[in-house]
Amino acid sequence: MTVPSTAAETRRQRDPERTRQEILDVALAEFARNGYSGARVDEIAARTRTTKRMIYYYFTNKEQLYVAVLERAYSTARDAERQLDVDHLEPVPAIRTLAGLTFDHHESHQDFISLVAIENVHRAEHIVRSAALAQLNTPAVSVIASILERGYAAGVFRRRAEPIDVHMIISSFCFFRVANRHTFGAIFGVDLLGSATREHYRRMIGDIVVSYLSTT
Amino acid sequence: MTVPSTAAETRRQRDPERTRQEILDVALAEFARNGYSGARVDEIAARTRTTKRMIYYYFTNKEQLYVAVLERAYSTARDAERQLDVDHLEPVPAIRTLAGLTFDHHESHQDFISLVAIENVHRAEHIVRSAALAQLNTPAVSVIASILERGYAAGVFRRRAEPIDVHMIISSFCFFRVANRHTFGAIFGVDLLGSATREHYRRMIGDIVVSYLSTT
Amino acid sequence: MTVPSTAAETRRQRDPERTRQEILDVALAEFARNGYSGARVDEIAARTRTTKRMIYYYFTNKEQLYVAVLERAYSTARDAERQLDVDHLEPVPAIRTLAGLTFDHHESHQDFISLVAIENVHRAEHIVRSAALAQLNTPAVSVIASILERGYAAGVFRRRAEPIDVHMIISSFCFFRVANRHTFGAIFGVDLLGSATREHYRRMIGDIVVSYLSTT
Amino acid sequence: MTVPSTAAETRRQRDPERTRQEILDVALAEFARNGYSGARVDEIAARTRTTKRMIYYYFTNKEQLYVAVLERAYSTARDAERQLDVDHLEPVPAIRTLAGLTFDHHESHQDFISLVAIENVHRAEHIVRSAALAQLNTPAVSVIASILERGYAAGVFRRRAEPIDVHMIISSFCFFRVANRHTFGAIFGVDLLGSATREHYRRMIGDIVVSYLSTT
DNA sequence: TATGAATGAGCTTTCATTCAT
DNA sequence: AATGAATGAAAGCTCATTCAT
Repeated sequence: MTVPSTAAETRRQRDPERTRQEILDVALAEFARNGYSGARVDEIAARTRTTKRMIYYYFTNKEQLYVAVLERAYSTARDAERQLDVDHLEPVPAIRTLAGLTFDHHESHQDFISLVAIENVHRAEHIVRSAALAQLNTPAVSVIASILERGYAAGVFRRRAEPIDVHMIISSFCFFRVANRHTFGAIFGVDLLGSATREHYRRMIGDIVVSYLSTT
Repeated sequence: MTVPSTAAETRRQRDPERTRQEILDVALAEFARNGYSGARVDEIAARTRTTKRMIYYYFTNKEQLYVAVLERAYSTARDAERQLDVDHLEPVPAIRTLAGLTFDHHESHQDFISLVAIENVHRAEHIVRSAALAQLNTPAVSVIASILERGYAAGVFRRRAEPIDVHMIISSFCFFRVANRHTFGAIFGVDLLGSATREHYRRMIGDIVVSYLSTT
Repeated sequence: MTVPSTAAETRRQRDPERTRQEILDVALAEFARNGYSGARVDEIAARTRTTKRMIYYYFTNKEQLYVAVLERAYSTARDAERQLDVDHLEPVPAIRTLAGLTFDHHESHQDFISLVAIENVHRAEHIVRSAALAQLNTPAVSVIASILERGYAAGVFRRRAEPIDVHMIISSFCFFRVANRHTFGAIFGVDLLGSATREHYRRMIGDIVVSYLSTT
Repeated sequence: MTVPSTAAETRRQRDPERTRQEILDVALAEFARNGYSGARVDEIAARTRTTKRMIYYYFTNKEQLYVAVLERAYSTARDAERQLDVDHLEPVPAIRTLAGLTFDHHESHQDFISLVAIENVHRAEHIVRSAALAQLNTPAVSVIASILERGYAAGVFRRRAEPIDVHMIISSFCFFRVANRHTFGAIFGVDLLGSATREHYRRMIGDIVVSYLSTT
């Protein structure tokens, strides 16, 4: 039960940052569901407590709104990667855990996955132009590098692999499951996101990575 | 004095099927590069020897044109899968060959990959509605099933796996490499489609599948 | 009494050129009365038998419509200058006639005068960019040159003057009378375009030029 | 450690009159360069040390700001005319001096000239409505009247002319040179404001008036 | 006296589509 | 089988102005 504690929460916004975030939330969903061109500024405004005019006030134009959405989404993903802590685990459980968390993150950020797919259709033009996204470091790869080192040292990993390639193996699987679930479902009649198969796929990506790194 | 040898070579088209195919070619590229909403009927017409009016004459509206593009693209992919013949190979080389050919096909049909990504953004609405696409059988999965059976019988494959899951492992990797190359390149500074790394990745997907199926 | 002879004349336009001209007519008046920014495409459309959409169909955008208006107006003025024929007159009556016709033309093309004033506010940006206007020759100056030559030869003109300067003397007077009539009228309480003073001013510009050229 | 010597030098304005004048300065330039509708309140604010809100605080709305600009500009011009003192000169040098000073004033107040052109596009609506501008006397005409009287009395002027007409001859020439320099330059390839021709034109307007008044 | 945030109304422009032949 | 002209609906965006403190 939500009770507006202040007048500002009722009608006129007096909390710019909150308004900004609300617009970004709605815009993320709208872009994710309709693509860049298909997204409607009017529709975004309608689902917000502010007006279309405010969107332009905060973000200047549709493209910059889209970029802001992209920047925040990537920033959130990077923050999640920063939380990764598998140093206390043995290499094999560590890489399994990492794969599992990546799996979970993809599942719980489907709009972001869609946005990345959309951005790729547009050849990552906006990422390239964004100063904020240009210098986006990716903690996950460092984590993988650390696990691999320990694994090679311990002799449990026998196939030499680049951290970024391992990252790609994990990402491609997790990404595909979410991003391509619709066409895959339509053609094969399976639901990649169904709760019945969730654990199956979650274990599978761990198995894939471990078997790949363990053999020669 | 130049005399057009055939009527088709003059300005006005007299070969309906050829015109249709030309429109579909251009439309595929346009949709792939701009998304469904971002694609412009005007632009498609401009890159064709016919006029915008003809597009409507043949395809009724933008959506049906898009569906026709989708149907032809999937149909082409299915035809390629039908050509697969690895029965003469041992299970391990067979699955490696299949993975390699899938890898090649993704690389050589990038616009199709983009189209699939776009169709997923739109929740595969068009595929679901298309009669032609509904009953699309997928030869590749049968081929995989056959290889797996032989592999299990021969004892070279030890992990029980569903053919469709193996298909997904291969597809996700090959799809990701093509579809996500832009964002991946922008963030990690690598070119997933570079000729220098092509063989590296091609072998990798074979290794991934073989190691996955061979271990327990 | 105008009777539409064909259906095309009633509702839907089927005479592109006529539609174009009608739009240009209305646009000239609208731009002249409100300036470039003040002019409203909606307003122009409302005063036309076509729709706003047609304006964009024919002229792409507001600026190009403005340029088209400018080009046609200048073209009309140049055509009028081409009609000038004072070769059969003695130098003094010839220059008087030329001044008089210039006077008349300014008076009968007030919207054009306003447009030129507006274009000057915008530093003639559009004229400079227009290919059509760039190569606009000005027959009037040649006519003046011819009159001056004959006048000097005959000894009736004694002050050496450049044709273009004489053109400027005449133009500035005629232009000012039309263009500045409002502020001049508001401040001095006189109507520069009043019929009572028309002949007075028309003779005056002749007197000015003749006295200037005749003395030393 | 820098200590602001006066409050006015700090960021926040504490000198209302100075702020007003600064806004008017910037607004004059903005209106002159873009026309009434083309001028942007945002742009004016941006070029000022105050904010947009202050413009409304001082001038209520865009139109009244424009009128204030107009009133100040005309007031300045009238003050300049008040400084005119040619009583000590003979009629011919007197009228030449007057013409020269008018010429100079136009040249040095180009934004004002532009503003007058703009006001004419709008049919002098604002001047007509302005109480301050309604009762604007024009010292220049009185000065001309005085010169003419002396000239007729001395017999050096032989053509009877109204002071206001002489004023118009001078003004039209000087105004045109400044106001129409862009279109004139674009079409004839000459720079009416070039330093090389300045004296040429300055002498010319004197010659024009003197020859006009001296002959019959 | 001063101001950052907010906004209604309306502007230019776009786009898929249809008309009429 | 083919087409140039025309268009309704709606999209993105702008601008002068006001709110609330």
